[in-house]
Amino acid sequence: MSMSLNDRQQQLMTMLESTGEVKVAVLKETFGVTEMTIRRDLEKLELAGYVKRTFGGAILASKDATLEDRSVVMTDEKSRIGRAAAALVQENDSIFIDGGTTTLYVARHLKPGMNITVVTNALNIALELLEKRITTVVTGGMALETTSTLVGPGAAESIGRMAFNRIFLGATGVSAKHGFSNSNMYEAEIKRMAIAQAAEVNVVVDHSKFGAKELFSFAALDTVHRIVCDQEPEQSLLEACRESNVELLAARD
Amino acid sequence: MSMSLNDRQQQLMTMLESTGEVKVAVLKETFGVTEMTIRRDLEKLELAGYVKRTFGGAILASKDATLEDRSVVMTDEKSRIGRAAAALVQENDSIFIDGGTTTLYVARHLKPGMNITVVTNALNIALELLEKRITTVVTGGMALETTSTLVGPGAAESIGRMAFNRIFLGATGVSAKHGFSNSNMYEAEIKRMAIAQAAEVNVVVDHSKFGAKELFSFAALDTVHRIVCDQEPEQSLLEACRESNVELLAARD
DNA sequence: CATATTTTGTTTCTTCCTAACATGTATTTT
DNA sequence: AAAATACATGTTAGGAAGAAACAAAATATG
Repeated sequence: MSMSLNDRQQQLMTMLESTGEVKVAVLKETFGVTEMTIRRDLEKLELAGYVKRTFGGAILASKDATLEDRSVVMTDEKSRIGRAAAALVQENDSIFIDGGTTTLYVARHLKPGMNITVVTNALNIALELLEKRITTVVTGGMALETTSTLVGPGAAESIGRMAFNRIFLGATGVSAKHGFSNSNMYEAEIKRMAIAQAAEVNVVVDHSKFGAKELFSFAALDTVHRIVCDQEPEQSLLEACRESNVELLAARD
Repeated sequence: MSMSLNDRQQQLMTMLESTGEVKVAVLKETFGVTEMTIRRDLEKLELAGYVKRTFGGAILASKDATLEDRSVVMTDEKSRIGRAAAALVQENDSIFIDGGTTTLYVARHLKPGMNITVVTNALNIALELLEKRITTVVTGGMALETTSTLVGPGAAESIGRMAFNRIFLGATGVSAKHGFSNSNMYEAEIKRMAIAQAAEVNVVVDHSKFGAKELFSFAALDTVHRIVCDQEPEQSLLEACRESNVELLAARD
Protein backbone atom coordinates (compact mmCIF):
# COMPACT_ATOMS: atom_id res chain seq x y z
CA MET A 1 0.00 0.00 0.00
CA SER A 2 1.43 3.27 -1.03
CA MET A 3 1.63 6.20 1.31
CA SER A 4 -0.27 8.81 -0.64
CA LEU A 5 -3.79 8.83 -1.95
CA ASN A 6 -4.37 8.17 -5.60
CA ASP A 7 -6.76 10.13 -7.77
CA ARG A 8 -9.75 7.95 -7.12
CA GLN A 9 -9.23 7.99 -3.39
CA GLN A 10 -8.99 11.74 -3.34
CA GLN A 11 -12.12 12.07 -5.44
CA LEU A 12 -13.78 9.68 -3.05
CA MET A 13 -12.87 11.92 -0.14
CA THR A 14 -14.20 14.96 -1.96
CA MET A 15 -17.50 13.20 -2.54
CA LEU A 16 -17.59 12.13 1.06
CA GLU A 17 -17.00 15.62 2.29
CA SER A 18 -19.81 17.05 0.25
CA THR A 19 -22.36 14.33 0.93
CA GLY A 20 -21.26 13.08 4.35
CA GLU A 21 -21.65 9.44 3.39
CA VAL A 22 -20.72 7.18 0.49
CA LYS A 23 -21.85 3.72 -0.55
CA VAL A 24 -19.69 0.99 -2.03
CA ALA A 25 -22.30 0.10 -4.64
CA VAL A 26 -22.49 3.70 -5.81
CA LEU A 27 -18.74 4.27 -5.87
CA LYS A 28 -18.33 1.09 -7.87
CA GLU A 29 -20.46 2.58 -10.64
CA THR A 30 -18.95 6.02 -10.31
CA PHE A 31 -15.40 4.88 -10.87
CA GLY A 32 -16.11 1.83 -12.97
CA VAL A 33 -14.14 -0.53 -10.78
CA THR A 34 -15.06 -3.56 -8.72
CA GLU A 35 -16.36 -3.39 -5.18
CA MET A 36 -13.12 -4.95 -4.04
CA THR A 37 -11.15 -1.98 -5.25
CA ILE A 38 -13.47 0.41 -3.46
CA ARG A 39 -13.17 -1.63 -0.29
CA ARG A 40 -9.42 -1.50 -0.51
CA ASP A 41 -9.64 2.25 -0.91
CA LEU A 42 -11.89 2.53 2.11
CA GLU A 43 -9.69 0.22 4.12
CA LYS A 44 -6.72 2.42 3.40
CA LEU A 45 -8.61 5.61 4.17
CA GLU A 46 -9.84 4.12 7.40
CA LEU A 47 -6.34 3.13 8.43
CA ALA A 48 -5.25 6.65 7.65
CA GLY A 49 -8.05 7.87 9.91
CA TYR A 50 -9.96 9.74 7.26
CA VAL A 51 -13.13 7.68 7.20
CA LYS A 52 -15.16 5.29 9.31
CA ARG A 53 -16.49 2.34 7.42
CA THR A 54 -20.15 1.45 7.77
CA PHE A 55 -22.10 -1.52 6.48
CA GLY A 56 -22.02 -0.98 2.74
CA GLY A 57 -20.06 2.24 2.72
CA ALA A 58 -18.28 4.81 4.82
CA ILE A 59 -18.76 8.12 6.57
CA LEU A 60 -16.35 10.83 7.60
CA ALA A 61 -14.23 9.78 10.55
CA SER A 62 -15.00 12.70 12.81
CA LYS A 63 -15.72 16.34 12.55
CA ASP A 64 -12.61 17.71 14.20
CA ALA A 65 -10.31 15.57 12.07
CA THR A 66 -11.98 17.01 9.00
CA LEU A 67 -9.80 20.08 9.22
CA GLU A 68 -7.49 21.32 6.51
CA ASP A 69 -4.69 18.89 7.31
CA ARG A 70 -6.46 16.40 5.09
CA SER A 71 -4.67 16.04 1.80
CA VAL A 72 -7.83 15.77 -0.22
CA VAL A 73 -7.71 16.63 -3.85
CA MET A 74 -7.14 20.35 -4.25
CA THR A 75 -9.41 21.43 -1.42
CA ASP A 76 -7.36 24.49 -0.68
CA GLU A 77 -7.32 25.45 -4.31
CA LYS A 78 -11.02 24.91 -4.73
CA SER A 79 -11.74 26.87 -1.60
CA ARG A 80 -9.69 29.83 -2.82
CA ILE A 81 -11.35 29.63 -6.20
CA GLY A 82 -14.76 29.51 -4.54
CA ARG A 83 -14.02 32.56 -2.45
CA ALA A 84 -12.81 34.58 -5.41
CA ALA A 85 -15.81 33.55 -7.49
CA ALA A 86 -18.29 34.30 -4.73
CA ALA A 87 -16.80 37.77 -4.39
CA LEU A 88 -17.96 38.51 -7.93
CA VAL A 89 -21.59 38.14 -6.94
CA GLN A 90 -23.51 41.39 -6.40
CA GLU A 91 -26.70 42.04 -4.45
CA ASN A 92 -29.84 41.36 -6.50
CA ASP A 93 -28.00 39.06 -8.86
CA SER A 94 -29.78 36.15 -10.44
CA ILE A 95 -27.12 33.52 -10.73
CA PHE A 96 -26.84 29.93 -11.78
CA ILE A 97 -24.46 27.54 -10.08
CA ASP A 98 -23.63 24.34 -11.84
CA GLY A 99 -23.26 21.01 -10.07
CA GLY A 100 -19.71 19.94 -9.25
CA THR A 101 -17.08 19.89 -6.59
CA THR A 102 -15.49 23.22 -7.37
CA THR A 103 -18.79 25.04 -7.76
CA LEU A 104 -19.83 23.73 -4.36
CA TYR A 105 -17.15 25.95 -2.88
CA VAL A 106 -18.61 28.95 -4.67
CA ALA A 107 -21.90 28.34 -2.89
CA ARG A 108 -20.11 27.86 0.41
CA HIS A 109 -18.48 31.27 0.15
CA LEU A 110 -21.62 33.25 -0.60
CA LYS A 111 -22.56 35.63 2.19
CA PRO A 112 -25.36 34.21 4.34
CA GLY A 113 -28.68 35.96 3.95
CA MET A 114 -27.51 37.70 0.81
CA ASN A 115 -30.31 39.14 -1.30
CA ILE A 116 -29.80 37.13 -4.46
CA THR A 117 -31.58 34.34 -6.27
CA VAL A 118 -29.54 31.28 -6.99
CA VAL A 119 -30.61 28.62 -9.43
CA THR A 120 -28.81 25.31 -9.25
CA ASN A 121 -29.13 21.79 -10.61
CA ALA A 122 -27.20 20.25 -7.72
CA LEU A 123 -28.99 18.90 -4.67
CA ASN A 124 -26.11 19.35 -2.26
CA ILE A 125 -25.56 22.93 -3.37
CA ALA A 126 -29.25 23.68 -2.90
CA LEU A 127 -29.14 22.40 0.66
CA GLU A 128 -26.03 24.40 1.37
CA LEU A 129 -27.70 27.57 0.07
CA LEU A 130 -30.83 26.95 2.11
CA GLU A 131 -28.75 26.84 5.26
CA LYS A 132 -27.40 30.23 4.33
CA ARG A 133 -30.94 31.58 3.95
CA ILE A 134 -30.41 32.40 0.30
CA THR A 135 -33.34 32.25 -2.11
CA THR A 136 -32.83 28.99 -3.94
CA VAL A 137 -34.46 27.63 -7.06
CA VAL A 138 -33.76 24.11 -8.20
CA THR A 139 -34.02 22.94 -11.78
CA GLY A 140 -35.95 19.76 -12.29
CA GLY A 141 -34.45 16.68 -13.83
CA MET A 142 -33.13 13.22 -13.28
CA ALA A 143 -30.58 12.90 -10.52
CA LEU A 144 -27.15 11.46 -11.28
CA GLU A 145 -25.87 9.26 -8.50
CA THR A 146 -22.32 10.38 -8.70
CA THR A 147 -22.66 14.11 -8.31
CA SER A 148 -26.26 14.49 -7.14
CA THR A 149 -26.70 16.68 -10.18
CA LEU A 150 -29.98 17.04 -12.07
CA VAL A 151 -29.85 16.55 -15.81
CA GLY A 152 -32.04 15.65 -18.77
CA PRO A 153 -34.97 17.30 -20.54
CA GLY A 154 -36.59 18.44 -17.30
CA ALA A 155 -33.51 20.34 -16.27
CA ALA A 156 -32.87 21.78 -19.72
CA GLU A 157 -36.42 22.97 -20.10
CA SER A 158 -36.59 24.81 -16.80
CA ILE A 159 -33.27 26.51 -17.48
CA GLY A 160 -34.56 27.54 -20.88
CA ARG A 161 -37.22 29.66 -19.22
CA MET A 162 -34.78 31.59 -17.07
CA ALA A 163 -32.34 34.44 -17.55
CA PHE A 164 -29.21 34.76 -15.44
CA ASN A 165 -26.96 37.75 -15.16
CA ARG A 166 -24.12 35.59 -13.91
CA ILE A 167 -23.40 31.86 -14.00
CA PHE A 168 -20.68 29.68 -12.52
CA LEU A 169 -19.78 26.46 -14.26
CA GLY A 170 -17.32 23.74 -13.51
CA ALA A 171 -15.32 21.92 -16.18
CA THR A 172 -13.16 18.83 -16.29
CA GLY A 173 -11.10 20.08 -19.19
CA VAL A 174 -9.90 23.43 -20.54
CA SER A 175 -7.93 23.59 -23.75
CA ALA A 176 -7.16 26.31 -26.28
CA LYS A 177 -8.44 24.34 -29.23
CA HIS A 178 -11.09 22.17 -27.68
CA GLY A 179 -12.48 24.83 -25.36
CA PHE A 180 -14.30 23.77 -22.17
CA SER A 181 -15.27 20.15 -21.83
CA ASN A 182 -16.84 17.65 -19.51
CA SER A 183 -16.75 13.89 -19.23
CA ASN A 184 -20.50 13.57 -18.83
CA MET A 185 -22.73 14.19 -21.80
CA TYR A 186 -25.79 15.13 -19.82
CA GLU A 187 -23.98 17.59 -17.63
CA ALA A 188 -22.42 19.15 -20.68
CA GLU A 189 -25.85 19.69 -22.15
CA ILE A 190 -27.01 21.54 -19.05
CA LYS A 191 -23.96 23.75 -19.17
CA ARG A 192 -24.72 24.65 -22.77
CA MET A 193 -28.30 25.54 -21.85
CA ALA A 194 -27.18 27.72 -18.97
CA ILE A 195 -24.68 29.56 -21.12
CA ALA A 196 -27.40 30.36 -23.63
CA GLN A 197 -29.38 32.11 -20.89
CA ALA A 198 -26.51 33.96 -19.26
CA ALA A 199 -25.23 37.53 -19.49
CA GLU A 200 -21.90 36.64 -17.87
CA VAL A 201 -20.29 33.23 -17.92
CA ASN A 202 -17.70 32.23 -15.32
CA VAL A 203 -15.89 28.91 -15.35
CA VAL A 204 -14.30 27.77 -12.10
CA VAL A 205 -11.46 25.27 -12.40
CA ASP A 206 -8.31 24.32 -10.59
CA HIS A 207 -5.08 24.22 -12.57
CA SER A 208 -5.13 20.43 -12.96
CA LYS A 209 -7.83 20.85 -15.62
CA PHE A 210 -5.72 23.06 -17.87
CA GLY A 211 -4.79 21.36 -21.11
CA ALA A 212 -7.18 18.46 -20.56
CA LYS A 213 -9.79 17.57 -23.15
CA GLU A 214 -12.79 15.54 -22.18
CA LEU A 215 -15.16 13.95 -24.62
CA PHE A 216 -17.96 16.48 -24.49
CA SER A 217 -17.13 20.07 -25.23
CA PHE A 218 -19.73 22.55 -24.03
CA ALA A 219 -18.21 25.90 -24.93
CA ALA A 220 -15.53 27.47 -27.08
CA LEU A 221 -12.91 29.49 -25.29
CA ASP A 222 -14.33 32.85 -26.36
CA THR A 223 -17.81 31.94 -25.16
CA VAL A 224 -16.97 32.50 -21.52
CA HIS A 225 -16.16 35.83 -19.95
CA ARG A 226 -14.00 34.78 -17.08
CA ILE A 227 -12.02 31.81 -15.77
CA VAL A 228 -11.57 31.69 -12.03
CA CYS A 229 -8.64 29.46 -11.14
CA ASP A 230 -5.94 29.01 -8.53
CA GLN A 231 -2.96 29.64 -10.79
CA GLU A 232 -2.40 30.82 -14.32
CA PRO A 233 -2.11 28.24 -17.08
CA GLU A 234 0.98 27.77 -19.19
CA GLN A 235 1.89 30.13 -21.99
CA SER A 236 -0.12 28.74 -24.90
CA LEU A 237 -3.43 28.57 -23.08
CA LEU A 238 -2.76 31.93 -21.49
CA GLU A 239 -2.24 33.53 -24.88
CA ALA A 240 -5.34 31.86 -26.24
CA CYS A 241 -7.32 33.38 -23.40
CA ARG A 242 -5.95 36.82 -24.14
CA GLU A 243 -6.84 36.47 -27.81
CA SER A 244 -10.33 35.25 -27.00
CA ASN A 245 -10.76 38.09 -24.56
CA VAL A 246 -11.26 35.75 -21.58
CA GLU A 247 -10.44 37.32 -18.22
CA LEU A 248 -8.23 35.14 -16.05
CA LEU A 249 -8.79 35.51 -12.34
CA ALA A 250 -6.15 33.57 -10.44
CA ALA A 251 -6.94 33.29 -6.73
CA ARG A 252 -3.38 32.86 -5.51
CA ASP A 253 -3.88 33.90 -1.88
CA MET B 1 -41.04 -0.51 18.96
CA SER B 2 -41.86 1.81 21.77
CA MET B 3 -41.71 5.52 21.56
CA SER B 4 -39.09 6.16 24.20
CA LEU B 5 -35.78 4.54 24.94
CA ASN B 6 -35.73 1.67 27.37
CA ASP B 7 -33.14 1.12 30.04
CA ARG B 8 -30.80 -0.91 27.93
CA GLN B 9 -30.91 1.53 25.07
CA GLN B 10 -30.07 4.43 27.35
CA GLN B 11 -27.22 2.51 28.92
CA LEU B 12 -26.06 1.73 25.43
CA MET B 13 -26.05 5.41 24.58
CA THR B 14 -24.11 6.20 27.73
CA MET B 15 -21.50 3.63 26.81
CA LEU B 16 -21.35 5.01 23.31
CA GLU B 17 -20.90 8.55 24.51
CA SER B 18 -17.97 7.63 26.70
CA THR B 19 -16.19 5.26 24.34
CA GLY B 20 -17.24 6.66 20.96
CA GLU B 21 -17.95 3.25 19.55
CA VAL B 22 -19.75 0.06 20.53
CA LYS B 23 -19.73 -3.47 19.15
CA VAL B 24 -22.68 -5.80 18.86
CA ALA B 25 -20.69 -8.78 20.11
CA VAL B 26 -19.68 -6.88 23.24
CA LEU B 27 -23.11 -5.45 23.95
CA LYS B 28 -24.57 -8.91 23.58
CA GLU B 29 -22.41 -10.11 26.48
CA THR B 30 -22.84 -6.92 28.50
CA PHE B 31 -26.60 -7.12 28.54
CA GLY B 32 -26.97 -10.87 28.23
CA VAL B 33 -29.28 -10.73 25.24
CA THR B 34 -29.05 -11.96 21.66
CA GLU B 35 -27.41 -10.04 18.86
CA MET B 36 -30.81 -9.56 17.28
CA THR B 37 -31.99 -7.55 20.26
CA ILE B 38 -28.94 -5.34 20.11
CA ARG B 39 -29.45 -4.82 16.40
CA ARG B 40 -33.02 -3.81 16.98
CA ASP B 41 -31.84 -1.31 19.55
CA LEU B 42 -29.28 0.10 17.16
CA GLU B 43 -31.79 0.21 14.33
CA LYS B 44 -34.10 2.27 16.47
CA LEU B 45 -31.36 4.56 17.66
CA GLU B 46 -30.25 5.05 14.07
CA LEU B 47 -33.72 5.89 12.83
CA ALA B 48 -34.00 8.37 15.68
CA GLY B 49 -30.71 9.87 14.56
CA TYR B 50 -28.68 9.12 17.67
CA VAL B 51 -26.18 6.69 16.20
CA LYS B 52 -24.66 5.62 12.93
CA ARG B 53 -24.36 1.89 12.52
CA THR B 54 -21.04 0.46 11.43
CA PHE B 55 -20.07 -3.06 10.49
CA GLY B 56 -20.54 -4.96 13.70
CA GLY B 57 -21.51 -2.03 15.85
CA ALA B 58 -22.29 1.65 15.91
CA ILE B 59 -20.76 5.06 16.52
CA LEU B 60 -22.22 8.38 17.51
CA ALA B 61 -24.12 10.10 14.72
CA SER B 62 -22.61 13.20 13.20
CA LYS B 63 -23.86 16.54 14.44
CA ASP B 64 -25.73 17.72 11.37
CA ALA B 65 -27.64 14.49 10.90
CA THR B 66 -29.00 14.54 14.41
CA LEU B 67 -30.17 18.09 14.09
CA GLU B 68 -32.82 17.14 11.58
CA ASP B 69 -33.93 13.79 12.85
CA ARG B 70 -33.86 14.13 16.56
CA SER B 71 -36.16 17.11 16.66
CA VAL B 72 -39.06 15.30 15.07
CA VAL B 73 -41.72 13.60 17.08
CA MET B 74 -43.37 10.22 16.59
CA THR B 75 -40.32 8.65 15.00
CA ASP B 76 -41.43 5.13 15.79
CA GLU B 77 -44.87 5.67 14.38
CA LYS B 78 -43.53 7.35 11.29
CA SER B 79 -41.03 4.56 10.82
CA ARG B 80 -43.74 1.92 10.98
CA ILE B 81 -45.91 3.91 8.61
CA GLY B 82 -43.00 4.32 6.24
CA ARG B 83 -42.29 0.65 6.22
CA ALA B 84 -45.91 -0.30 5.54
CA ALA B 85 -46.16 2.27 2.78
CA ALA B 86 -42.90 1.20 1.16
CA ALA B 87 -44.17 -2.39 1.12
CA LEU B 88 -46.93 -1.27 -1.24
CA VAL B 89 -44.44 -0.33 -3.91
CA GLN B 90 -44.02 -2.84 -6.74
CA GLU B 91 -41.16 -3.32 -9.17
CA ASN B 92 -41.41 -1.02 -12.21
CA ASP B 93 -43.64 1.44 -10.37
CA SER B 94 -43.48 5.13 -11.17
CA ILE B 95 -44.16 6.80 -7.90
CA PHE B 96 -44.22 10.28 -6.46
CA ILE B 97 -43.12 10.99 -2.92
CA ASP B 98 -44.15 14.25 -1.38
CA GLY B 99 -41.86 16.32 0.82
CA GLY B 100 -42.38 15.91 4.56
CA THR B 101 -41.18 14.12 7.65
CA THR B 102 -43.44 11.09 7.37
CA THR B 103 -42.84 10.62 3.67
CA LEU B 104 -39.10 10.67 4.33
CA TYR B 105 -39.55 7.41 6.17
CA VAL B 106 -41.27 5.91 3.15
CA ALA B 107 -38.17 6.65 1.11
CA ARG B 108 -35.95 5.23 3.84
CA HIS B 109 -37.74 1.92 3.76
CA LEU B 110 -37.61 1.36 0.02
CA LYS B 111 -35.44 -1.58 -0.94
CA PRO B 112 -32.01 -0.47 -2.16
CA GLY B 113 -31.41 -0.93 -5.85
CA MET B 114 -35.11 -1.46 -6.51
CA ASN B 115 -36.12 -1.07 -10.14
CA ILE B 116 -38.55 1.84 -9.81
CA THR B 117 -38.62 5.50 -10.72
CA VAL B 118 -39.30 7.89 -7.91
CA VAL B 119 -40.23 11.51 -8.45
CA THR B 120 -39.96 13.82 -5.48
CA ASN B 121 -40.04 17.52 -4.69
CA ALA B 122 -37.94 17.14 -1.55
CA LEU B 123 -34.17 17.54 -1.64
CA ASN B 124 -33.46 15.37 1.37
CA ILE B 125 -35.62 12.55 0.04
CA ALA B 126 -33.84 12.74 -3.32
CA LEU B 127 -30.46 12.36 -1.64
CA GLU B 128 -31.71 9.46 0.42
CA LEU B 129 -32.98 7.70 -2.71
CA LEU B 130 -29.72 8.25 -4.57
CA GLU B 131 -27.82 6.45 -1.84
CA LYS B 132 -30.15 3.54 -2.31
CA ARG B 133 -29.35 3.51 -6.04
CA ILE B 134 -32.95 4.17 -6.99
CA THR B 135 -33.72 6.12 -10.16
CA THR B 136 -34.64 9.56 -8.90
CA VAL B 137 -36.29 12.47 -10.65
CA VAL B 138 -36.60 15.80 -8.94
CA THR B 139 -39.28 18.35 -9.74
CA GLY B 140 -38.03 21.87 -10.23
CA GLY B 141 -39.13 24.76 -8.10
CA MET B 142 -38.27 27.19 -5.38
CA ALA B 143 -36.88 25.64 -2.23
CA LEU B 144 -38.60 26.22 1.10
CA GLU B 145 -36.11 26.59 3.91
CA THR B 146 -38.11 24.77 6.51
CA THR B 147 -38.72 21.50 4.74
CA SER B 148 -36.25 21.61 1.83
CA THR B 149 -39.29 21.11 -0.36
CA LEU B 150 -39.62 22.49 -3.87
CA VAL B 151 -42.79 24.43 -4.67
CA GLY B 152 -44.17 27.01 -7.08
CA PRO B 153 -44.89 27.11 -10.79
CA GLY B 154 -41.71 25.25 -11.69
CA ALA B 155 -42.67 22.31 -9.53
CA ALA B 156 -46.29 22.29 -10.60
CA GLU B 157 -45.43 22.41 -14.26
CA SER B 158 -43.03 19.51 -14.19
CA ILE B 159 -45.48 17.37 -12.26
CA GLY B 160 -48.15 18.22 -14.80
CA ARG B 161 -46.13 16.45 -17.46
CA MET B 162 -45.84 13.19 -15.55
CA ALA B 163 -48.07 10.23 -14.77
CA PHE B 164 -47.66 8.21 -11.59
CA ASN B 165 -49.17 4.86 -10.82
CA ARG B 166 -48.72 5.45 -7.10
CA ILE B 167 -48.13 8.52 -4.98
CA PHE B 168 -47.41 9.06 -1.29
CA LEU B 169 -48.45 12.32 0.30
CA GLY B 170 -48.14 13.69 3.79
CA ALA B 171 -50.84 15.77 5.44
CA THR B 172 -51.06 17.89 8.57
CA GLY B 173 -54.78 17.39 8.92
CA VAL B 174 -57.33 14.68 8.15
CA SER B 175 -60.99 15.28 8.82
CA ALA B 176 -64.23 13.73 7.58
CA LYS B 177 -65.74 16.99 6.45
CA HIS B 178 -62.67 19.00 5.53
CA GLY B 179 -60.75 16.17 3.93
CA PHE B 180 -56.95 16.29 3.77
CA SER B 181 -55.29 19.58 4.55
CA ASN B 182 -51.94 21.28 4.94
CA SER B 183 -50.73 24.40 6.65
CA ASN B 184 -48.67 25.56 3.71
CA MET B 185 -50.42 26.89 0.66
CA TYR B 186 -47.64 26.12 -1.77
CA GLU B 187 -47.18 22.58 -0.61
CA ALA B 188 -50.93 22.01 -0.83
CA GLU B 189 -50.86 23.12 -4.43
CA ILE B 190 -48.18 20.57 -5.27
CA LYS B 191 -50.18 17.83 -3.62
CA ARG B 192 -53.21 18.75 -5.72
CA MET B 193 -51.13 18.60 -8.87
CA ALA B 194 -49.69 15.21 -7.97
CA ILE B 195 -53.12 13.78 -7.23
CA ALA B 196 -54.34 14.88 -10.64
CA GLN B 197 -51.61 12.78 -12.26
CA ALA B 198 -51.91 9.70 -10.08
CA ALA B 199 -53.59 6.33 -10.55
CA GLU B 200 -53.39 5.51 -6.84
CA VAL B 201 -53.21 8.05 -4.04
CA ASN B 202 -51.79 7.12 -0.63
CA VAL B 203 -51.72 9.51 2.30
CA VAL B 204 -49.27 8.73 5.08
CA VAL B 205 -50.09 10.23 8.48
CA ASP B 206 -49.63 9.45 12.13
CA HIS B 207 -52.70 9.40 14.35
CA SER B 208 -52.02 12.87 15.77
CA LYS B 209 -53.28 14.35 12.50
CA PHE B 210 -56.72 12.72 12.70
CA GLY B 211 -59.47 15.26 13.24
CA ALA B 212 -57.20 18.24 12.58
CA LYS B 213 -58.11 20.80 9.93
CA GLU B 214 -55.45 23.04 8.50
CA LEU B 215 -56.11 26.09 6.40
CA PHE B 216 -55.47 24.63 2.98
CA SER B 217 -57.41 21.58 1.97
CA PHE B 218 -55.90 19.67 -0.92
CA ALA B 219 -58.22 16.69 -1.29
CA ALA B 220 -61.64 15.43 -0.30
CA LEU B 221 -61.74 12.20 1.63
CA ASP B 222 -62.95 10.12 -1.31
CA THR B 223 -60.18 11.40 -3.55
CA VAL B 224 -57.54 9.20 -1.98
CA HIS B 225 -57.42 5.44 -2.20
CA ARG B 226 -55.56 4.59 0.96
CA ILE B 227 -54.50 6.07 4.26
CA VAL B 228 -51.41 4.53 5.81
CA CYS B 229 -51.31 5.29 9.52
CA ASP B 230 -50.07 3.86 12.81
CA GLN B 231 -53.49 3.35 14.40
CA GLU B 232 -57.10 3.61 13.32
CA PRO B 233 -58.93 6.89 13.83
CA GLU B 234 -61.98 7.29 16.04
CA GLN B 235 -65.40 6.09 15.00
CA SER B 236 -66.71 9.04 13.01
CA LEU B 237 -63.66 9.39 10.78
CA LEU B 238 -63.45 5.64 10.43
CA GLU B 239 -67.03 5.46 9.20
CA ALA B 240 -66.45 8.35 6.85
CA CYS B 241 -63.54 6.45 5.34
CA ARG B 242 -65.68 3.37 4.85
CA GLU B 243 -68.37 5.42 3.17
CA SER B 244 -65.84 7.14 0.93
CA ASN B 245 -64.29 3.79 0.09
CA VAL B 246 -60.91 4.76 1.53
CA GLU B 247 -58.77 1.83 2.58
CA LEU B 248 -57.26 2.23 6.03
CA LEU B 249 -53.91 0.55 6.50
CA ALA B 250 -52.86 0.73 10.14
CA ALA B 251 -49.24 -0.32 10.66
CA ARG B 252 -49.55 -1.48 14.24
CA ASP B 253 -46.62 -3.81 14.42
C1' DC C 1 -58.07 -14.74 34.70
C1' DA C 2 -57.93 -14.28 29.94
C1' DT C 3 -56.49 -11.59 26.29
C1' DA C 4 -53.73 -8.47 24.05
C1' DT C 5 -49.35 -6.19 23.49
C1' DT C 6 -44.53 -5.92 23.74
C1' DT C 7 -40.20 -7.78 23.91
C1' DT C 8 -36.96 -11.21 22.92
C1' DG C 9 -35.35 -15.42 20.67
C1' DT C 10 -34.84 -18.64 16.45
C1' DT C 11 -34.39 -19.72 11.88
C1' DT C 12 -33.52 -18.74 7.24
C1' DC C 13 -31.91 -16.02 3.70
C1' DT C 14 -29.54 -12.19 1.79
C1' DT C 15 -25.92 -8.92 1.63
C1' DC C 16 -21.53 -7.40 2.62
C1' DC C 17 -16.91 -8.37 3.80
C1' DT C 18 -12.43 -10.78 3.78
C1' DA C 19 -8.79 -13.59 2.15
C1' DA C 20 -6.22 -15.87 -1.09
C1' DC C 21 -5.02 -16.22 -5.50
C1' DA C 22 -4.81 -14.69 -10.47
C1' DT C 23 -4.14 -11.19 -13.90
C1' DG C 24 -2.49 -7.22 -15.79
C1' DT C 25 0.45 -3.01 -15.91
C1' DA C 26 4.20 -0.20 -14.91
C1' DT C 27 8.77 0.36 -13.37
C1' DT C 28 13.24 -1.13 -12.46
C1' DT C 29 17.10 -4.17 -13.07
C1' DT C 30 20.07 -6.91 -15.59
C1' DA D 1 15.14 -5.60 -24.82
C1' DA D 2 14.10 -9.23 -21.56
C1' DA D 3 13.41 -10.44 -16.97
C1' DA D 4 12.22 -9.34 -12.43
C1' DT D 5 9.81 -6.74 -9.20
C1' DA D 6 6.26 -4.11 -7.32
C1' DC D 7 1.68 -2.48 -7.49
C1' DA D 8 -3.09 -2.01 -8.63
C1' DT D 9 -7.07 -4.42 -9.86
C1' DG D 10 -10.04 -8.47 -10.78
C1' DT D 11 -11.86 -13.16 -9.45
C1' DT D 12 -13.43 -16.69 -6.59
C1' DA D 13 -14.88 -18.89 -2.50
C1' DG D 14 -16.05 -18.87 2.19
C1' DG D 15 -17.47 -16.56 6.32
C1' DA D 16 -19.54 -12.96 9.12
C1' DA D 17 -23.03 -9.48 9.82
C1' DG D 18 -27.55 -8.01 8.95
C1' DA D 19 -32.66 -8.39 7.66
C1' DA D 20 -37.10 -10.72 7.53
C1' DA D 21 -40.43 -13.77 9.12
C1' DC D 22 -42.04 -16.44 12.51
C1' DA D 23 -42.24 -18.42 17.39
C1' DA D 24 -41.94 -17.96 22.26
C1' DA D 25 -41.75 -15.58 26.50
C1' DA D 26 -42.66 -11.65 29.33
C1' DT D 27 -45.45 -7.85 30.41
C1' DA D 28 -49.39 -5.15 30.43
C1' DT D 29 -54.50 -4.51 30.21
C1' DG D 30 -59.28 -5.19 30.78
